[in-house]
Amino acid sequence: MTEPTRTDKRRHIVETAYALFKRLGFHATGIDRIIAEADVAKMTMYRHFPSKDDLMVEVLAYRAGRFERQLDRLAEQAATPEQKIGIIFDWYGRWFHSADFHGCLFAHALAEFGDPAHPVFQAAARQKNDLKRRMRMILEERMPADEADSTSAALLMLIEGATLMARMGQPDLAIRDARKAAMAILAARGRPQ
Amino acid sequence: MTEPTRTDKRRHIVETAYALFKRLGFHATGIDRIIAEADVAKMTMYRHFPSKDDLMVEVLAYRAGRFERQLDRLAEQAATPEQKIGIIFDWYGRWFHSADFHGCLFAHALAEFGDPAHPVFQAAARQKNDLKRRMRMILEERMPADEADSTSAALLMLIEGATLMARMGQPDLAIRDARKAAMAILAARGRPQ
DNA sequence: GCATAGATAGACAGACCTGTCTTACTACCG
DNA sequence: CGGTAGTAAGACAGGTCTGTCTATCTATGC
Repeated sequence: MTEPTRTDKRRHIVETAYALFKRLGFHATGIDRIIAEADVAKMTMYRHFPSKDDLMVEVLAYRAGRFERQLDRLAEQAATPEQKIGIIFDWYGRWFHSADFHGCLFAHALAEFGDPAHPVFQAAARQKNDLKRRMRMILEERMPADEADSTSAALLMLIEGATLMARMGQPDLAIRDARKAAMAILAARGRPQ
Repeated sequence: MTEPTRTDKRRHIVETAYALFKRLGFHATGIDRIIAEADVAKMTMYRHFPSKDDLMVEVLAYRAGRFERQLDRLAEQAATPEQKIGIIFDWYGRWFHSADFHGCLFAHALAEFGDPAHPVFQAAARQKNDLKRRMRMILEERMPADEADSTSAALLMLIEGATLMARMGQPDLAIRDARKAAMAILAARGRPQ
């Protein structure tokens, strides 16, 4: 039996919406398009998600969870803080070159929903803060807390900026220059290696 | 006579649209809202701009021109490359703290218009490339061309990332950490001062 | 067998979108 | 004074948006 179960539907809707939001943007993707592409009735969607806002928040949470899990798994293979940071940049490098790279969904969400009180804004900001926290905790093995904080902020900026440049058509240069700058910053602080 | 002349109307529409796009986003701002806020007839708007796309492109060009002129003027007061780069970061620091800071309009345009062939995407990408070129030419006074290129890319990334962080509510930390990182990168390359 | 819960297809409301068109008004120039 | 070009105000078309509702079908548990 390959019939989808009930809870599968919910996930299927999320994944379909994710693909569309990524490609077309949030405002530009209508509910009708989502249910058509997911091959699902409108009421089914509205049963699982009371509003489009709820769906968007869940899509962002779904995507953030997958990202976190991937980094968790990759982190096991690294020993030193430098390696752990390097692995994150590796992930971004591969992502930039993936077939359906369309930029950072969270950055796009922040761009489309300017109100900091909006749930979509908050869901997107959460992912950025989580990534920064992840890097800060890695760096705290090597440097005092305040330096780890400002260094992780700098690394996050490089990553965000690199994603934008990759978006503009230079994925190779973007990841190379970002990594180079990151290493220079780390060298200037924690005295790596 | 304080009556607006004909060409003033065009500029007034652009400035009104700019304020709305900045606050609400491109898709979320309707033509009706623009003409109401600008207190202008619909046909007047469509006479000056054949379509909303044209208006958006002009708004981006207007904003980019103002930005470039401000930097040109500020650049006169600086002597060394480090000072010139510092002045750019100063500008961003002030911008982050300005009353109606709503993030980077060009980054938002790139986010909302994913198609690289779309005129709005291209107008936005142009501004990013122009800023990078400006910094690269500054850096070429101090380092070989290839290093100036990758360094300017890194500085642009820091600026973009800092703008995002400022957007998320930490303008002080954003500009401070970005500047700190920029100085570390410059110190690692061109041997400043 | 039968009740219940979920899914389907699609009509529908009410609002909003871009862009066109009409009619009347105003200001300037010769 | 007369002609012209720009503007105002708003109706309008045709489409899209989110969200609600109904009526029918299907599958599962008891």
